[in-house]
Amino acid sequence: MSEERRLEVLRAIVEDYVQTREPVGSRVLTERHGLGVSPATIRNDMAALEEAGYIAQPHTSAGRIPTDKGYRLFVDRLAEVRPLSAPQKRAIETFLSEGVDLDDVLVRASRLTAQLTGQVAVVQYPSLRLSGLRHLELVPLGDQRLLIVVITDTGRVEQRFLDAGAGIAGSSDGVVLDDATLGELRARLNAAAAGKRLSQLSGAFARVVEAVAPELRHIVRSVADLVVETLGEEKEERIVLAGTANLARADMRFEQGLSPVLEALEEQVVLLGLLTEMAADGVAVRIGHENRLDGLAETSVVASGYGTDGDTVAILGSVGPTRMDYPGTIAAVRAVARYLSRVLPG
Amino acid sequence: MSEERRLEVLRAIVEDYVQTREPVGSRVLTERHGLGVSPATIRNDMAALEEAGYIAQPHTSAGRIPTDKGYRLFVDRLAEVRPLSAPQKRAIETFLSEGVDLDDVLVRASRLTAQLTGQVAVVQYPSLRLSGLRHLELVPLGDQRLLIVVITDTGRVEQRFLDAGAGIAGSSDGVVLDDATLGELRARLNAAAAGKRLSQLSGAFARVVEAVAPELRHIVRSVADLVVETLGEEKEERIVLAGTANLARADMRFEQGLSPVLEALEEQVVLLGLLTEMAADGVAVRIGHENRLDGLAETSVVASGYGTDGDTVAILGSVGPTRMDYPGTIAAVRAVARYLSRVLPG
DNA sequence: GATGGCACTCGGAACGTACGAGTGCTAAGT
DNA sequence: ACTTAGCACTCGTACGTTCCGAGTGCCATC
Repeated sequence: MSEERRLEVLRAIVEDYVQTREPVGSRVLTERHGLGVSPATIRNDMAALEEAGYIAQPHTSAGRIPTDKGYRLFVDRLAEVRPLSAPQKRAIETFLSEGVDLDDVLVRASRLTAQLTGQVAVVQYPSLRLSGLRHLELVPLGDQRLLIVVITDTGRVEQRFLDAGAGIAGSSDGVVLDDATLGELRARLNAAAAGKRLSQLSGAFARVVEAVAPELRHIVRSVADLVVETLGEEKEERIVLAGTANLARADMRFEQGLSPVLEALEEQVVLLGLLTEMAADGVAVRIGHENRLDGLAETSVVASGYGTDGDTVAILGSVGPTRMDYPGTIAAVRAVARYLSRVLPG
Repeated sequence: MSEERRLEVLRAIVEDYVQTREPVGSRVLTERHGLGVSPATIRNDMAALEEAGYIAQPHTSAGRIPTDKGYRLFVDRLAEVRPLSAPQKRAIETFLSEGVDLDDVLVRASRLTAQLTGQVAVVQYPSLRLSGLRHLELVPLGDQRLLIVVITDTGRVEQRFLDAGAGIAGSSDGVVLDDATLGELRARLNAAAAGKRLSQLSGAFARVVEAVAPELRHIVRSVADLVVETLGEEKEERIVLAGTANLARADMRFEQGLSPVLEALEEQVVLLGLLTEMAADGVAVRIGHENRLDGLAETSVVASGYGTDGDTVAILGSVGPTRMDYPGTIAAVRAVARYLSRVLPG
């Protein structure tokens, strides 16, 4: 009863089950996969695999299906890399590079992933916390409001309104921000902040605050606070979904129904937490109960970071039933993540 | 066999069926609704209603269910307005007014609608075509690119990059845009465009093009084109969805499964077309096959426009099974649309 | 260690039956 | 002219029964 063959049996079970969605018995196993031994032998191996927790029987007289643990072993040790076909690669590249701006590119990436995997794609916007500041713009809107536009080196453009009440002209010092003053502030802030990460912004801004005329300090501080806040806010982390309709396809029965799955996907904050947790080199896989969310107990998540020059600035993933085509999904996610990294604004 | 009672019977059937999701027979009809006549009488009325196409039998020995035509009559003539409770209204108002910017408000509006109706909420972003221009900002990004930020009077902030290749410094005239020149252009463009609608922009910009120094015309024209294009693009129309998980609830069986429904909801362009078609005074209702989309054949859409001072700038709606609580849904959609209009940036 | 044989389990399909909800019709009542 | 009671009829569903076969574990054998 060689250890090797046992693993081979597990692989066969996973591959067969993924394809047929039926519990697989010892007979078909010998027939459909070239194992070269008799069903009885397989049965012994299966008993051992079941004992070890890699497979299970739905009911007494049925075949075996892989457990989460079984899939895990499969993914870690048995899955063979299956590179995409050249035409597929070209299609990805073309489709992504046609995006006109960040929103567009990310939407395209999510659709693409959903289509390649036949599952639900999840794409996180480049995290503001991991982005550097490229440019800061101050736009006066009447006397009462200031529009602050923050452009990151990851291509995100965020804007915030700063109300008079929050410190423009409203405070007792009654400073009027003419164009020249504004231009100077803009230049100073940009000089101080250009290329810096959020963690370095506070300090840089503090020095600007000290450098400007005293009557401007208040407003500069307001602007600085707002920018730091904008770049740090959890709720500004955004997510794009695509392919939810795939969940409802006939071949995707979930024991618990798809309500819990859809609910989990709507909880952007929680979903984001899961993705963030999965950040790792290359592609990460969470199988079934491994991801803590109850709603996703019957699903697996395959995710990969993406970002310019090796810097991961966000995560992209695919969510499907634990019974999924892992090699294919992993290949697709990795490919999209790579091309996405390449297409992103350098 | 009074006409009046027949309508009363139809109303009873609709209300009963909506509540129980079971075909309703003549007996329960007399028992549960105070119709004061015997089942046999009801049966005659039902035969007439069926003849007229308002109700149908799923199979021979079952009760009746309303047809699309029956729901239509119900909505048009029988549904009683059911105002929301005061606490509900307060909750809406509070929840919406806590939104910090347009994105936030619209997300809140969609969640709210989904929660109130127990269905899927669809909220369109204020249409750029129906918006006026509030402010135009030109931000130089290095020598090669210009960031154009468009702020509409509906609170949307859109940005576009204008590449050197597209006409900044790259063209043979080799104009350099220093800050002063840029400031002047900004001022001129804003003066010309402030408050104008898309349809009036082209002309206004054309006059600016003529007024500036010849060597600047090329670039001004590029900017003007990009702005006009941005405000006019179909693909810039955006939609927010919420509550898709509600579709999967046990009480929402669709004959065809929810695949087609989810697919239809993912087709933002088509969905947008449907909503746009539904623009009308007050709340509009599309029942079952009335909306042309195959995927939504088993659903009804309840929608209402919203916007400041009576101007409809976008649509908000709720999508659910034809067997839905029309009065409740209509009340919810109307209420959210009204409060949303009030909360929007004036 | 692998294999063939065998008794055993058990889920699901197939079938028949009984039940009951609901109908339409007719004849009688108001 | 409606309304109603009575009644025969339809038919979908729930239920009980049977039956089959896939799949297993175990044992004796190679």
